[in-house]
Amino acid sequence: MKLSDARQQFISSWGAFATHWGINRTMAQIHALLLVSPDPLTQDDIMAGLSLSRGNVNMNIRELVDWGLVDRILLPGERKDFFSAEKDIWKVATQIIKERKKRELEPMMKLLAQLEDVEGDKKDKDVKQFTETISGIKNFSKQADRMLDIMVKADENWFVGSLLKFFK
Amino acid sequence: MKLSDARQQFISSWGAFATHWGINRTMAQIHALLLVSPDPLTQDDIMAGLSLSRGNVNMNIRELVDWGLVDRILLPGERKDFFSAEKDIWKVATQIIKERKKRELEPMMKLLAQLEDVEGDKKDKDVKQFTETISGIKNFSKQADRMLDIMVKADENWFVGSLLKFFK
DNA sequence: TTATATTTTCAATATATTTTGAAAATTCAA
DNA sequence: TTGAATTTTCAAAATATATTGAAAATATAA
Repeated sequence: MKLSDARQQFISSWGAFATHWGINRTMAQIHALLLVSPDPLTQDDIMAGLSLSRGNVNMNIRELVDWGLVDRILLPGERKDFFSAEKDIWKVATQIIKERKKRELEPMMKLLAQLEDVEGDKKDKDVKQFTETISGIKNFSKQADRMLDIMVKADENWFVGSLLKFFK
Repeated sequence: MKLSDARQQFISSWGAFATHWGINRTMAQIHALLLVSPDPLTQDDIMAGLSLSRGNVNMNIRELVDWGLVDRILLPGERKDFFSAEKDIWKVATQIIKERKKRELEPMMKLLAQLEDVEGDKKDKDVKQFTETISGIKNFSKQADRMLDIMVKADENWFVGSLLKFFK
């Protein structure tokens, strides 16, 4: 397969894949382009490479920088900003875990804690089912949260080595 | 907090939360409603409970059944179909993992395998970066895939007990 | 059968999200 | 300063997704 076709297919599939994860197609495509680009790119490079408008590239690049997946690079003597993606996939994954924990899991856990005690007869089956469901989700989230914390702190070799040996 | 308010808030937050995970709001709200309902509900119950049209409820209920998160129940002597959600959150989680692995992770891994060898000079930096990126993602996915397999096979107590003790 | 209840489908509509592109703001060299 | 290069913003347009509701299909009781 030709490099240009393979790159094209990777970028487009990565974009489609991302939509299943609540990430917009364009943001994922820009990320994919930067992942396969050995050198940093400018906004214009990205616009040309993916046929997108300036505004669109600008907004999605900012989002990627906010997520900590892309760095803005100022090259000496260059007027334009350059952008470069973190290439180490383990680091990419842990960064995404960190952010999603902070943005989604933690707020959800706060809400669950608030919903845990409702007024009313503990023997009423509606009350009972509600509190059981909430506490079930709360406990599960707590475990998941802890596990993710540990994964984020660990390094890749530890994960690949110890954890998977343990699992076998 | 009153039960009715707490239920309302849970349903609405669960719906909002789900949109970050590529799941539509309505499907998640129906799921939430069924999770807190001790008895099975009919389509009409769900329509009334969430103020949704018949068609909408019908489509999203089918989707939930396809995902294996909700069962269609035929009560003897009842004309209407009833629906009930799996209440065990561990089972819900493993079911979601199974389905997403099958629907998303596995197809992506197939694609990555195809993209792994591209024509061209292995010393060309574009070729090099592309193959390194693809193989990095491929290896990471393989590890994740294995870990998820093991989690799905394991039961909850194992997860909560051994795994987390190991992590500490 | 036939009539009625129930479920499913799907074109039309409504809503939400993404994208554009030009104007405004900012940066920076001269 | 000034002016050209670059980045950012954001209202309007385009696109994508979700929702409705009524008609068609299906199931069930009489």
